[in-house]
Amino acid sequence: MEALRDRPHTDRQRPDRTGAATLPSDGRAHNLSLVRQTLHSAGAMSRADLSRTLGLTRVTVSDLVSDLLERGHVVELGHSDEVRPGKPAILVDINRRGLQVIGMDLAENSVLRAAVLDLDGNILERVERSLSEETGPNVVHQVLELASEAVGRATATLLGIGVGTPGIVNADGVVTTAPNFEWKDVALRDLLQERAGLPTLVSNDADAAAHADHTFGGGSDDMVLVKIGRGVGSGLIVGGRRARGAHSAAGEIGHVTVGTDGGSLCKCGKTGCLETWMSVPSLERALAEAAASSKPDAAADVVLREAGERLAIALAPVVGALDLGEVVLSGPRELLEGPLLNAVQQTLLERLLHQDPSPVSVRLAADAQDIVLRGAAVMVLWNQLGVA
Amino acid sequence: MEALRDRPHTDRQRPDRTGAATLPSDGRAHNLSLVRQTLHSAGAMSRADLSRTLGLTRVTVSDLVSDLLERGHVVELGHSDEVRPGKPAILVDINRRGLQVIGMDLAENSVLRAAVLDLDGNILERVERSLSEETGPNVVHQVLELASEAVGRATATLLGIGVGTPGIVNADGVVTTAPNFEWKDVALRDLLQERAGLPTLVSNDADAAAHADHTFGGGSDDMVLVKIGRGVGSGLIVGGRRARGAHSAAGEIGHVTVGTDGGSLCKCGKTGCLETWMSVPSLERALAEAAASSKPDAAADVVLREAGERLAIALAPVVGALDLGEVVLSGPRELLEGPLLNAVQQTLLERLLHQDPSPVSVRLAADAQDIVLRGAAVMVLWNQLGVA
DNA sequence: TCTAATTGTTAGTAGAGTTTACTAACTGAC
DNA sequence: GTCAGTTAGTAAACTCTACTAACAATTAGA
Repeated sequence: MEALRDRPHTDRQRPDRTGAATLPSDGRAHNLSLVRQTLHSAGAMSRADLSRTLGLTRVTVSDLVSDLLERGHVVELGHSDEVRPGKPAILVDINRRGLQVIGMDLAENSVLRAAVLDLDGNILERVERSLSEETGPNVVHQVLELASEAVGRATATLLGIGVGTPGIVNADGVVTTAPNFEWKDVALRDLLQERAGLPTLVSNDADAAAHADHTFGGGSDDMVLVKIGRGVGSGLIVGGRRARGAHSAAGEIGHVTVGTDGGSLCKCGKTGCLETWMSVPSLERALAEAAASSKPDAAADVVLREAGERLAIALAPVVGALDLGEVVLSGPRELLEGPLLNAVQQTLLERLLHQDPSPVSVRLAADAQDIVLRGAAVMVLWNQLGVA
Repeated sequence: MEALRDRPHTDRQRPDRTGAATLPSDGRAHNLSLVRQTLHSAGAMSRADLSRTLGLTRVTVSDLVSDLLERGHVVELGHSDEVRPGKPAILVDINRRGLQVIGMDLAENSVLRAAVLDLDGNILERVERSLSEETGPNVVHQVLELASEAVGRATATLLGIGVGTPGIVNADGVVTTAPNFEWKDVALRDLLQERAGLPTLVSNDADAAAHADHTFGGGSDDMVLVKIGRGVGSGLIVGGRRARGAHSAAGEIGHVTVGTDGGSLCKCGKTGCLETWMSVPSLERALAEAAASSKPDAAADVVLREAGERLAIALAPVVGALDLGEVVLSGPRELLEGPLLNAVQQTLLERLLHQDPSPVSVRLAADAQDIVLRGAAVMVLWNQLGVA
């Protein structure tokens, strides 16, 4: 009988924890995120304010806050100068100066970009690396080098690295296919994570842009962001969450056939793909032709209007089926603003059930230049802090 | 000092609980749901099996199960007859015979239908009420009467009532608009809840159908179900959750313009709406014309093929943008099966980026007759038991 | 100066899940 | 038949989380 005590014959439970059951500590983690979220979006406030906002007791909030103080996620800012009876409140805020994030944008033409950002999405430092026809592992090498360089520029604790890349990215941060770079199943997230020793998140560039606009822009919980560059991609937010799709390919609308009346031949082999109308190279080619015509201005207008119409034709079923509240375009302002945007708006309304007020608003994304960098940063904030 | 004790001067915390913070009891509720879900989908098993599946300890699972036994949600089925060393297991299963649900389908033509269902979605009892041109409050009255009748037919504890209704339904179970019944802001959920004294859930009929197919059918987490009846509606599952939309109108695709080549005039005032091609009345009208032509069979084939093509044209951008894995059609089998379904499949592939294997499968929903009833029941199961 | 109001903390408690250690009950080998 | 090994289920004690109760600190206003 005594021998039993010597063996570690405990029944070897919980080998994996795959069941996704909720432990008390999961609830705690959620509540910690709520505190960070509240401070991030509403700004500095006292523990008592947090208590009222979250519906937790002051005691619990105090405990959560002291936990976050220890981790460096929040800081005390001294007494509030509000004039009120009672003990003066101590303001608490998320540690805006002491935490930073790396964002990377691999979707630009012939340049890889990275930046150090603060928690509000402001860009503090930029680093770049120009690409000249490199492909495959060479680009991966450049990305890793660039990431290291960006990490070196940080002036505060780094929460992690976010990346927006062209191509299809699965939930594990593996770039399944990226034709531009000739990538196939590149485990970008794991490579970066190992190199930099920081939590890393990788998404498609348009998805990152959608995150950015959802957070810093209008913020409808049902929206699509269409990113017009070398190709055409999009990121969808459905019910406040990013749509990923059955094969991680949600948002890939560049090669959807538009309309029922033919169109140009696409490099993918079909005719009438959205990209043949909407991509920046396609638009610039058409505009060049227009400039050579007898009425250059009018011809250019027609080109832009038609592109906008085509986009709206492709988007209308999506907007209608998902009841999206916002359509956001991101790309070169000089191409998108004006005739093109107006055509999108008008055609969209023509093709949807008329309503008053209009169920969907169409606009350009602010700050198209840096939207992927900021979106990549947002992904890290969400993941590491649970901050919206 | 003593006076203080008389007043309830405790600091009046938690007035609302709107903050959505997570309490330990929320975690408990979640784990109870997980047990029910697991038993419902995987069938009877022992506490030890549950422990391994969920990743909770046997002790905790025992506690959860005894709680559910008390509530009548699960039952013990006696010893397992598996031949294994060790103490024989006691099988536990969700209380399939002791719990029932009411499902209602208000979207049929000129008849209101209700049924008593068991937890597996089997229909045990049916009740109906025919409608003859009634509208507005009269229909509401009929619905309430029918619900009471159905409740009376139940032979076990009722978990609640689920309703699939035509029209747009918001998150509070208010039917914002339902043209067929001339309803406007009818608080159907609250009315039923009060009348029957049971938890009630109301959704659009196509959304209910999507729930049914998602649960009992193929079960892709990214799918669309298109319901073809008097009109055309759809229900979307994106990332495993139902898309609701910015104005609770997700899935309303009947009046999206299809293609770029005109079409018939729709009663909504536009031309080329999907409904003018796809609804059952439209199809039957076109088939009648075809029957009168010189080559009736060939003409009918053309009608069905063209309808399928139009649906695919509208769906292609949605399937592409959301990367849906399944497209499911629900409606009269004699119309949808064959040429129409084939045309949908073919056109969809033509208009999407070619891939191997095909990224999207197209099929008919099983049991179109009762799909709304079953979907309505599923909604209750989800809500009351947390069962998938 | 006294009262009321407000913030934040300490002390103690209830609930949820865990670890540890047990009993019950069975298979299979000797 | 007996015993080792295995599996199921339970009881007790511990940890973690959030709660209630009570209090000290601090200020505005009568």
